[in-house]
Order: sequence, then structure tokens, then C-alpha cells
Amino acid sequence: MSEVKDITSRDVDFAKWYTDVVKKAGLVDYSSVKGSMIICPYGYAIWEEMQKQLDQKFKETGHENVQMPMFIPESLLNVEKEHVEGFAPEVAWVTYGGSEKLDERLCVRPTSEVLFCDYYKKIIKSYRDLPKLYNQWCTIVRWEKTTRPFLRSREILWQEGHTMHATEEEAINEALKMLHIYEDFQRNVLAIPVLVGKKTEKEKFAGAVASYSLEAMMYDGVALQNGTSHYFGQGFAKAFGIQYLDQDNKLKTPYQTSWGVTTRMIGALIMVHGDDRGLVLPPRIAPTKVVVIPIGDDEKVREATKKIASQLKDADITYLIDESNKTPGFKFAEAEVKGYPIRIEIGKRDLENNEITLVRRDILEKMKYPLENAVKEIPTLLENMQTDMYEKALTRRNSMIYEANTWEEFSDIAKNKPGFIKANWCGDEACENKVKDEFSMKSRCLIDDEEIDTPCVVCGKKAQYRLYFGKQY
RNA sequence: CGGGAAGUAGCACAAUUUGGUAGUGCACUUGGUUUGGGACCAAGGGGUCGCAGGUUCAAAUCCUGUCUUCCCGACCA
Repeated sequence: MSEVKDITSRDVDFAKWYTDVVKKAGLVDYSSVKGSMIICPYGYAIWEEMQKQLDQKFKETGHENVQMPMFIPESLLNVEKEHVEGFAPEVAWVTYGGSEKLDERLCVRPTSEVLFCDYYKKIIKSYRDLPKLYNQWCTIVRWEKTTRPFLRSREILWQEGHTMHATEEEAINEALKMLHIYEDFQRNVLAIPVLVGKKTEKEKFAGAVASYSLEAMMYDGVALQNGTSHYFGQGFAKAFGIQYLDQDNKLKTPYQTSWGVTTRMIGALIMVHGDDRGLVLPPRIAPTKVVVIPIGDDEKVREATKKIASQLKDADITYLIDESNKTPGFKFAEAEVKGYPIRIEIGKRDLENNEITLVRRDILEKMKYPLENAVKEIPTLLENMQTDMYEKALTRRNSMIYEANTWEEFSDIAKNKPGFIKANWCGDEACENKVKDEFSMKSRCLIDDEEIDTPCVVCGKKAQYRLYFGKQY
């Protein structure tokens, strides 16, 4: 097995490996503005696939897409106090229009809660106007100090749902429903195991009553928050004066949610599934499922390639044919960097036996199939690959979740073993801060289906919660 | 935002110390030979040395500022 050129091994330098893969696979390129990335065609194709599948789910659950403005007047941003305090440090401001200084500066949306609220105030008058289930696909801007492609950028491509409901129960259900749509998508399509749960007070969204998140573990044991769903209660609605007349002819304040996922999911795909040869895409999200590599300039090879191509087309399997004038080894390596799930090699040596070679990207095992029915096997291969990738990721993640009952145990694990730590907690923010100060680990999310039978891992007082701690991107 | 490192062709680097015609490998173009794990021959194209000032007869090289990238920390839904 020859070494793949130019990709740093992920066990040698994970950060470098990540940037190498992102660039060599043609997902992203840097622009001249820090943290503002160019998403290349292949990277964007993955995003489009994510969009397509999620958007369908959003629509099936009654949501409508809208497009809100990009600018928020300062006075509008200031309406909800907690919210503005949470976001003020990272917003970008527009202060000039042409050469004229603006009377009121405009914030480039870091998220659109206030824009939606401002609009909902106009259009929600009656109980008949509820629920309002809007979503938008857009970019937002947050002036992050440290940036990395897909993981933390200043301009973020995402989706944000904003909904209004008549009752608290309905709103909470909405927040959880969308959380579970994300969860299902990440597990079954992205093949990424996620921990799903409520955030602590300290970690929740600025202005939310409750925040729920999806926490994935990367290959190096570091957490990536891969989506959030928030229940807002009536906080924003009250601050913005959103009221409707109910059936009983009384003015009432609606309950609100918001939820979002970003292109960060692409970063998660890379860091959960990738290997030293490059990207490995789960079949259900791969824009191109199969790459066909003809070997040698031979009439029989050309014929067989044509045949396979037409069968793939008939079977509705996305594919591309690499007919470039490169050597087979080069094409194989290229296909591996790109992470196409299945590679088909067609050469005259196999054709003499009426066979072709298929290779699954995740296990890289060469399999011979009869030319006639090889394509028929592909759907099964893809499904097996999808399942195996999830199992492999799950096994690795589970092997890196540790349990600590005392501060000594916690310290030992935090210092020596990358991954998450399960522990009990009293609920005092001081204890959360101590973990963060000493080990740069933050609480990921609460665990609500396990017994709490030992004291707080930090202070030793009675524990009220069980949660995961972990370092994060 | 603090500490460190780096920016010279698409990529990886040399030339900078000691100022004096900008180079090598890969990639790219054309033609040919090739093709089962990153091919070969031949002929070509491509650079205001990140950007802006300054010093000098002369700046990739020295000085100042600035931007970008990477690493560590702080910050962070």
C-alpha cells in the first residue's frame, strides 16, 4: 500500500490532517478575508444534498421557507437584553452607505431572531395566525477570532427555523420535534452518532428558556456541536410586543422556538469518517455514489465502461467516469481523496474473465463481480457501507466516553484520555467553571435517562444532574 | 485579542544572513508513447517576490505598518 502523498496522517497531526483533507478533496478554499471561506463545487454539492434532504423534512412537517433581510438596525437588536449581550461581542456593523455615515448603524445578522420577531409582530393578530412555522436558508456573520474551514467561520451558511405557537406545550414539542429530525438525519444519513440533550444554563442560547444540542465526537475525541434547537418561552415575544387575540377574545402572548444546522456538519463528516487517504462519505449523503475508472486504452474496456455507465444511469445511481489521461494509480488515489463510496475499476485483465472490480471506500477491499450483474449489487454495497460506517463511528465514540465519580478520577481522565466524561453535577455554575478553567472542558449536554447515585464530581455536594463534559471545536 | 511561526508561479521550497539579471521539483499547455496503485520523451506557458509606505544609484533581500494562514492560549450558541 503506497502512502497517499501530501496528506498528513491524522494520528500525527489531526489539525493539519483536517486542513489537508478539506483542501485536497476540493471542498473549500481560503479567501482574502479571514474566516470567510470559498465553498468549492464538491463541498457545495455535499451541502446541497444536506439541504435537499433536510428541506424535505421541514416541509413535510409544515414549515415554509422565507428570506429575511441581512441587516438589523441597532435599535432592533437591542430590544431583547440577554440576546444582545450574548451576540454584541461578535457582530459586524455597517456604518457607511456609500460615503454617507448612517444615522443608525446596521448589524449584519448573526442570527435572525429579532428580524423574525419584528415581522411576526406585524403578521400575528389572531389565534388563526398560529402556528407560524418559518424557516430560512441563508448566511449569517459572526466576527469569530479563531477560524477554521467549516468548523468556525465568520460567514456561516446555515438554516434557521423560527416558529410561533399558541401554547407552551406545542412550542416545546416543536423544539423537540426538530431536534429529532436533526438527530435522525445525522445518525441515518451522515452516519454520525450524536448525543442529544439539554444544555446547562451557562451554555444555553442567549435569550432561550431551554437549548438542546446534538453533540458529535470527532476522531480525536473533541466535541463538535452539530446543531441546536431552542425553546424561547415568551421572552422575545414579550420584548417585541407580539400578541394575538385568542378564541376567548383575550390578548395573549405566543410561545417561540428556533433551530438550526450549518455547514459545520460537513466538518463533522470529515472528522468522523475521514482517514489518511482523505474523505470517506457515507453513501446517503455522497453527491456522487460511484466513480468509474477505465484502465487502459482498449476497445473492450471502452465497451464495458459504456455498458456500466448506462446501467448506473438506469439504476438511478449518481456516478462519474474518470477518463482522464492519468495512470490508474493516480485515479485511484484521487477517488479516495474525494471519498466516493464505490469505485469501479474496469480493465482488460478482469474482462478476460468477464469481471470488473468494485472497491468500497471505507474498507478499501477489492471485490470482483461479473460484468453483467455488478451494478445490481451496488445498492446493497452502499447500504452495507452506510451501516458499517455508523457502527464503526459509534464503537469508536463509545470507547472514548469515560465515567468519573470523583474529582481524582475526573482529573486523571481529563489529563490522559481524549474523549467525553460522564459525571454527576450539583448544578452550581462554579463547578462547571472549575472544569473549564482546569481542563478547557465544557458541559456538552444533560443526560436524563440515567440514575444519579453519586455526588457532584467537582464539589462533592449532592448531585442534581448527570452530564457529559468534553473539549470542543 | 495575547504569545509564537510563516507568506517568493496552482503546490512544495531555494535565493534574504552579506541589497546588484528570480530559480528548482511537481502541477499546467501542445505533440507522441503509455495505462491493474500517484508514468515517460520532447517542446512550451506562467512571477510587479502578500499589500502599503520608507531607506538606497539599486530592495524578494534592510526598516515601519498592515493583511492572510498555521500553532498555543483567551473569547465563543
